[in-house]
Amino acid sequence: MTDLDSGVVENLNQRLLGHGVRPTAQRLRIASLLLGRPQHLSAEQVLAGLRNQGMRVSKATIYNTLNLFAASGLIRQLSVGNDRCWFDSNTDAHYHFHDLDTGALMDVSLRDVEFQRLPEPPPGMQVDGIDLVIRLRRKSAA
Amino acid sequence: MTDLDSGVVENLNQRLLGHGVRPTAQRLRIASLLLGRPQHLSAEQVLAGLRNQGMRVSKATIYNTLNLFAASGLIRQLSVGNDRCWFDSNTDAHYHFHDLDTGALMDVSLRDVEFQRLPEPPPGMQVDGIDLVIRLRRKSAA
DNA sequence: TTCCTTGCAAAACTTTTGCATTAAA
DNA sequence: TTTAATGCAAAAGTTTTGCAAGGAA
Repeated sequence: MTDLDSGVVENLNQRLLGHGVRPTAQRLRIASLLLGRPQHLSAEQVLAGLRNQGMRVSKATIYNTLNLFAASGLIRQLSVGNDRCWFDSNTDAHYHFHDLDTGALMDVSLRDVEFQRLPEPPPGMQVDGIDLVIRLRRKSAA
Repeated sequence: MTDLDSGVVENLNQRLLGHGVRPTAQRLRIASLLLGRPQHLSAEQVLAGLRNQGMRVSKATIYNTLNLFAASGLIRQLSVGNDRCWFDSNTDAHYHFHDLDTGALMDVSLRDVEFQRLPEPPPGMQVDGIDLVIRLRRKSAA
């Protein structure tokens, strides 16, 4: 099993601590796999990724960790499509393209979307966030 | 088991046929339960609803039928939240409020939302539809 | 008859849980 | 030493599938 770069580890360490998450070996590995760049991974993909690195890790730990990361704001949990859910390493407010042909998710920047009108929330409720998914299909032959 | 109103049945019959769906007894029951008004039901709720009516129906038929209805455009399948999926009897284009405290879904009319800017789809792709979910929470004490 | 639909049970798949073991503070 | 995290297997929840039986055309 390859070691993680010590600079990277130190960086991730701070990031986890900053979110109140104790940095253990497994958590750092998961963080290093997921947090390196903006991406959308399923729990299964994270598990496979770590095992490919030669890491010994259980499914329970993957779910524990991903749920913990999501609860502490290190990642975001998405439900797009009706099967599994996705863990998004981009925690900035943003939206998504959903390619229905491949299932792929792509980020849409906040500044590419502007609302002219939004509904008033029902009395006693406030808006917690907005999920916007733009479904895409291959263009039919011209 | 109570009979369905014959006017209602005739109405549903036409509706199913219009979408290329052969109207069988189970399908008409499911349609009568779901299509009567705008609502969001899970497969389990539909099953329970039919059995409450004294109907003998299997889980497989519920899923077969709901998937068939969705594929033929009689209903819409939603994935909001990370657990089960919802079947929406409102097939007009519309959006949703999602009450995070109760899990409830509420329709948001198309005319309550207006976009000033939307991103260009990637080359070769076209927009198939837009899912907008406005997450709601109880207002914190003023 | 022929094709489609249904019921039942079992399978598949994703996520959670219980519990003994291990690692961290 | 005390608490928290991990691994494993099993359980739980949702959805699909295989197949025999039943129903419609």
